[in-house]
Amino acid sequence: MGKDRALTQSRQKGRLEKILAELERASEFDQLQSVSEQLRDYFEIDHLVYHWVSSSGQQYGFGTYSDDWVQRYVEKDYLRVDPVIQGCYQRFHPVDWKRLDWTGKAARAFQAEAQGFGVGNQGYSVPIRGPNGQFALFTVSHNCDDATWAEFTEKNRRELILIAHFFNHAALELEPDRAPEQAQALSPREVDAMTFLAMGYSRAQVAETLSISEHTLRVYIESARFKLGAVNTTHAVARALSRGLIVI
Amino acid sequence: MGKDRALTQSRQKGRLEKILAELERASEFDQLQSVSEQLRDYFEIDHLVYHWVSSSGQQYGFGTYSDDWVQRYVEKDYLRVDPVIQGCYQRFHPVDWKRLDWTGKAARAFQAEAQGFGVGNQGYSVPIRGPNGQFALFTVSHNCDDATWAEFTEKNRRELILIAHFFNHAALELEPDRAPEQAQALSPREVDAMTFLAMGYSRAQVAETLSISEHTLRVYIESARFKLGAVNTTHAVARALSRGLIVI
DNA sequence: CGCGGCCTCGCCATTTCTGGGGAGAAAAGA
DNA sequence: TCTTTTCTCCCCAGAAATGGCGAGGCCGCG
Repeated sequence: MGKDRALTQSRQKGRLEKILAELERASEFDQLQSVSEQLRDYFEIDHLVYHWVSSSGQQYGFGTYSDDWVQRYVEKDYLRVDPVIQGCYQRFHPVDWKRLDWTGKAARAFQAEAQGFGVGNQGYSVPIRGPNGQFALFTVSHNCDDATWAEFTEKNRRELILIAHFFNHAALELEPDRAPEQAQALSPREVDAMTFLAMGYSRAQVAETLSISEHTLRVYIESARFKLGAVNTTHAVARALSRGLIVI
Repeated sequence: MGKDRALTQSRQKGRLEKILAELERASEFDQLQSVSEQLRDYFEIDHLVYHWVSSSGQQYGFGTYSDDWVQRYVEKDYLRVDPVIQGCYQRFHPVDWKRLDWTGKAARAFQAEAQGFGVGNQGYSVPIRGPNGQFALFTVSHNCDDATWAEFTEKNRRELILIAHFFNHAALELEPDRAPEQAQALSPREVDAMTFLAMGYSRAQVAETLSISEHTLRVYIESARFKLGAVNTTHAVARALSRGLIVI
């Protein structure tokens, strides 16, 4: 490796270090926005976005997408169409957009419109999950051919994972009102009840499975519903699931 | 900074690089075990453990804890007592053991017993969550005073986060992947129906919201139920949620 | 052009869930 | 020790969901 190149690399590393340090100190939206732009420039890519979906479905984020696109995305509720969301929601690990399912009419229409707003044809997204069903996605996207993109992601994978986490940390600082929504834990019996209900058991079946009377079971369901702020059983099960209190 | 120290640092970095590369290639338990030990030596700490809890409650892991301790932990179902698990389960971010709640009889007894098995008084754990309630914890632990530990975690935070992710990646390779039964897509109306039901709306409310008759709504619910292989509405909503077909 | 999928609407009877009460025992924590 | 939480059981009536029957129009695909 030539001396110059090594020097450049070292200088580059230093630049990234500086941005990361700023990211770690960041506590306001504008700072995160600025860091996003610096990182975009550093990586020499088209876009870089952090997108957060709370357990209640609210979403927000920051990054380099145009305001038009963000607004349209929220307006049109593209959360429910976006293959990146759909795909990453079921995945553990960072994923290249190429590996997602872009067949399907809605997906292709979405893709076309996204590219109209300057979103790249290539992308790489890092999913992060929270304890109560929160879901965040850190995405870099770019317009280039497959080989170039593969090289980029291979080279910067580690940095991207780290940045995703730092963004996530910063985003949580932004959001102060998590506490009230902090999941009140369910009692073991309540967890049992919710779990079997989520598995499709009727109340009678759950009661029999747990060897308790159906009346008793009802008390659990009701108290779980109360704790979860749910208006009916289905709602309670949905909340318990998306807050990670039960697993099926 | 002296030249020698810089050299040492660089050499150290190279050593870590080598271990990480091995970790990234690892695909078998023994390799991961070996990497754990190398990392322990590299960081000069007492223990380093990766611990995985699957959605069905099964747990496994690898690391440098003694077999005796691991066996005891599993036997005694310490998962339900361990403040590290309890604490990290509700947290987004890596956490220092000092910040956990060690009051409580069971917790203190657990702590005492753990230290008897050589687990350090200091620890730092990185939680990682999966799409279906999986929960993994990467932990480093050591015996030292607070200041030394604070310095260590501050210095190696980034590396630890990365290692946690690489371990996680490798652990997933280990796991005989349960075939993620191809989620059959729901029609848009079915998605609407499931979504509102998951939000706690009654049938009548959903029908009104979607401006369709309640009977039509029933057809959607039934076809969604059929597609999802669910026996009732709650079951269908639960499946739609955990397959990521709907988001609330 | 037929086939399948999607969207829309109706009636019946039966089962299941929900909301409002009340009450005692056991276990865990402060 | 005392308090709180958890677990267990019981009543009733009204609301909601389910299962099974049928019907027509619209769209895209091969």
